[in-house]
Amino acid sequence: MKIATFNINGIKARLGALTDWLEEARPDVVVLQEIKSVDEGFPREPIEDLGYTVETHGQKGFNGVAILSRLPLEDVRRGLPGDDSDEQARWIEALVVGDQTAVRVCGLYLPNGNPAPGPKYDYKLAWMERLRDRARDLLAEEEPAIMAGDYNVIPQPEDCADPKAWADDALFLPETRAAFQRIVNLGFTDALRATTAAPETYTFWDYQRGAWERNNGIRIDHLLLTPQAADRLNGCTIDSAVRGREKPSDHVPVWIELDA
DNA sequence: ATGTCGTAACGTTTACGA
Repeated sequence: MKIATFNINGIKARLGALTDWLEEARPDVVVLQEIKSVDEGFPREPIEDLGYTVETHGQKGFNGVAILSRLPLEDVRRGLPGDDSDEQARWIEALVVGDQTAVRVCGLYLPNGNPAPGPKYDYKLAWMERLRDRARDLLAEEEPAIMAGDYNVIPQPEDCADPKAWADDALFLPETRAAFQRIVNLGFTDALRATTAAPETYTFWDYQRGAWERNNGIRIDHLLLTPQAADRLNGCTIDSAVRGREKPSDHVPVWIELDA
């Protein structure tokens, strides 16, 4: 089972880039972030025509997540539990029924948090606390599950080309990294780090200052696996070349292959 | 060089979020 995460930075501007990539990569499941669309405005048909079921959790203008799947979906849930007053669309999950086993796939768009300190950073840290609660519940199920998406967290200095430039940024502050590590430490496997020692494995390059051409990137799109999913992990790939195409997102797809 | 995008809106341009 091939499962991908892709922050597309606006579905209306990225539909062609997305369908091109779906046709060539043929992932079984994709979690999307920053669809920047309400559910009714999401262009379902061109994606359904490629064989995908489309489940969205959108809002006007910003944020928004989705799951695309060629395999049957059950138990689709929208919104991260823990705060009924939170109206930002940043979480969607579903049970994907594979040939060998079912896998719970969670797609997330963790708050950016800048500027820090401030209310946006407070919201980021509070959201990460709620994520930890959901993560703990997933582990308790003792089933294959993954939490994939744009975490807006640079876990370690080696996850960015220029650590000094990110020192005061909400994506790299010690408190951010500690909160991410606390989640991983519950018992999750970072799929990329578990399968490759390659340096300079970035997933995002800013549109500004020729970041892509200079490989001035950061690794912020992650797939975290429960032990039961990690036991089935066959590899993890960053489709970096997508960043060099026409009208690219500033993120690229990251995907794993599971025996499932 | 506060440098690029995508989206929304009292839209031919500005504000916001990233």
